[in-house]
Amino acid sequence: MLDDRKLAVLRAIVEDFVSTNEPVGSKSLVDRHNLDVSPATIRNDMAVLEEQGFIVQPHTSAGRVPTDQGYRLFVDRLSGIKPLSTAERRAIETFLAGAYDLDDVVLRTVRLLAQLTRQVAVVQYPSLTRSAVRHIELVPLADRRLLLVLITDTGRVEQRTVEVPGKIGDDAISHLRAVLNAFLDGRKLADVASVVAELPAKVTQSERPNAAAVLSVIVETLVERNEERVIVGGASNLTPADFSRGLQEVLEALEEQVVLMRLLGDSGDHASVTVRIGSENGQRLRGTSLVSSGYGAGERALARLGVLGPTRMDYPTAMGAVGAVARYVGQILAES
Amino acid sequence: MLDDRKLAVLRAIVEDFVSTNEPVGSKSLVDRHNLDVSPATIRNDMAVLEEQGFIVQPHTSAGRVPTDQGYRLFVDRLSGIKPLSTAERRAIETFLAGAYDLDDVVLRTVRLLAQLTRQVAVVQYPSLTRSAVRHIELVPLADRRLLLVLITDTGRVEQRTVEVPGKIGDDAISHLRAVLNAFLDGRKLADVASVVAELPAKVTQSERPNAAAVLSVIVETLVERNEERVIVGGASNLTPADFSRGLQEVLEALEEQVVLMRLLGDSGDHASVTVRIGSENGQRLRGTSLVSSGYGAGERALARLGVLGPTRMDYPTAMGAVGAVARYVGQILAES
DNA sequence: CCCTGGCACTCGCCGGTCCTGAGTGCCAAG
DNA sequence: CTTGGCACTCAGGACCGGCGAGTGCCAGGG
Repeated sequence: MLDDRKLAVLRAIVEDFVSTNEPVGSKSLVDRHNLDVSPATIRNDMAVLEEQGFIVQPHTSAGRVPTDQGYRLFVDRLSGIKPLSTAERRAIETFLAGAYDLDDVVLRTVRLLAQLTRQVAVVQYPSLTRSAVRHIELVPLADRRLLLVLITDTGRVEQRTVEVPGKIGDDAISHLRAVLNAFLDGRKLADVASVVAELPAKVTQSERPNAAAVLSVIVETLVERNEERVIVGGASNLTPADFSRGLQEVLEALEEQVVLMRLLGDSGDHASVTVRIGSENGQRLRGTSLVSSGYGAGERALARLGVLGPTRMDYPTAMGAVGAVARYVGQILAES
Repeated sequence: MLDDRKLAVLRAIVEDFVSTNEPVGSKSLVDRHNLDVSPATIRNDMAVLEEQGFIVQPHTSAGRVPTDQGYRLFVDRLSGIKPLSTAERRAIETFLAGAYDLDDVVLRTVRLLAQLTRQVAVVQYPSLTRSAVRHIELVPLADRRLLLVLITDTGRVEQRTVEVPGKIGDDAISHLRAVLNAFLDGRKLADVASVVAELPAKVTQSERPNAAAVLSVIVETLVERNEERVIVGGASNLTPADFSRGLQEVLEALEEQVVLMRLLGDSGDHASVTVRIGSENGQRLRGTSLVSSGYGAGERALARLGVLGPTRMDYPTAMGAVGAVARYVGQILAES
């Protein structure tokens, strides 16, 4: 149904449209690519491709433009991943190597991706639920208020204030800290909720309420609310020309953590590079595509990162960049 | 030189232009405001105002538009601060009251401001240099790497990894933590650099290098690099119509911390509401105005917050919102 | 059966022209 | 100093026509 030449035509259309942002016609196609057939033949092929829903013409007597379905086929079967130049690789390496903590890694990563791809970059912090507790710290703020600082093995540092039911002195805090650390150290955060029942056995009668208060804060605000942070960068790479309904809509979506989380979540949790195109991203972000990849050592990814751009995007390059950056970030995190 | 009526005319022009975004002519002015004179008179006044540089006409035979200088006069002498409705006040109060730590306060504040003014909101974290150390925590990461967590009296929690020169065990860490806390507790971060010389007397010979390493990280990365964070929200409120040279430029500026810091820094550090208009913000952000205010208990502000929008902005309302939010945020921080 | 050249057709874009109307500056009179 | 009158300017919208890129269809040829 779709022979090799038709696929080649589709590929050529995508490539040309991506680089020129103008509907591409049969004549210019034969000129630019060395398809050894006449424009008329191409026109016939185009008619078929259009009938199948891979391309459309914005108006009669205009060239063709790929549909989401066309891009999908292009990404899945027609294009490879374009490897980065060695200069780019080196740039990634040196840029990320200088990072001195997790926040910094994430920040640098988002900038790097934005600059590398000239698109909007999106980076998720390592998932809390897939991390383990490295240390818990309690700092007194007032008679009955503590600051809880939770440090995970992935380097995340999260803070919350805790209201404890009873007044609590310095010694009691130290003891509570020791007990909680012994209890939680090395434990996956995902498991905390289910083991909370084991706690009473480990603490004295009097400190039970306070310990419970701290644990419940951990469970409620950190685990259940599934505190996954996403940061965004390179919004200035959005060009109005690419979004018929204006940047507004996209900017709005980018400011809503929920939308971003869903977007990244829906890309699955495998470590490989994944592409979601146009309407696959939901009503709101139908004009955009997301190229993302899991990152983090091990088989199951810690979180995702990627770039968001118009569907008219240079997929091979974006995929190359996202893949490479994800690998390096995983490496950096494994080292620290 | 500028009698009362001319000022009234300027005020009317600003108000009309802000609400319609169209050059305002003499006729529509007399209609909408009850100036008891004829259009011809207004025209004469306008000619004077134009000569003085307060208004311009985009082209001959068009109405007048305020210049930056015109807005300046308007803000300084012609408009008051519009107080918020009681509903809005209550909304602020309830929205901010739910916050449970500093990050959350800042996040809520930026969203609140953006929503209240329909502009881009900008909130600085409380200045580190003006904060005092509440607690220091050291967590072992590896043989010679520690995670340093610094908690200030304003609720900021900052983290950095520290490479120490010598291997360091758990006991040594505990001791070092105690010594450092005793040494730094309650001290202003701004003073840390100058008292660093006093440290050697307080620690044993052997832990001197490690203590010095930790202190130097505090000084270098936290104080000298003047780690003032700014967060931005409501970028989707930017409307392309207001920026002739496109949103791009503004979005870029908003992504560069440096630019934002300078912008807020240049607004001084008094607690009152300040307005910077158009070209006063430098080449890059000449199309925009910033309405900002210091916040934080006490005479000298802890940091600033504000809104950024097109020069064609509803100043009285923006000033009202910024002022009120700054007051509430100060209150919230004082309580915690 | 597929490719090809030819041909008539479509229609968005570009540039020019004209017109309208809002707004102005100037002036002379009150 | 204010006012009505008046001539003038000019941006923007409507209209028009030609150009050209691109198409679909068809008949002929490998």
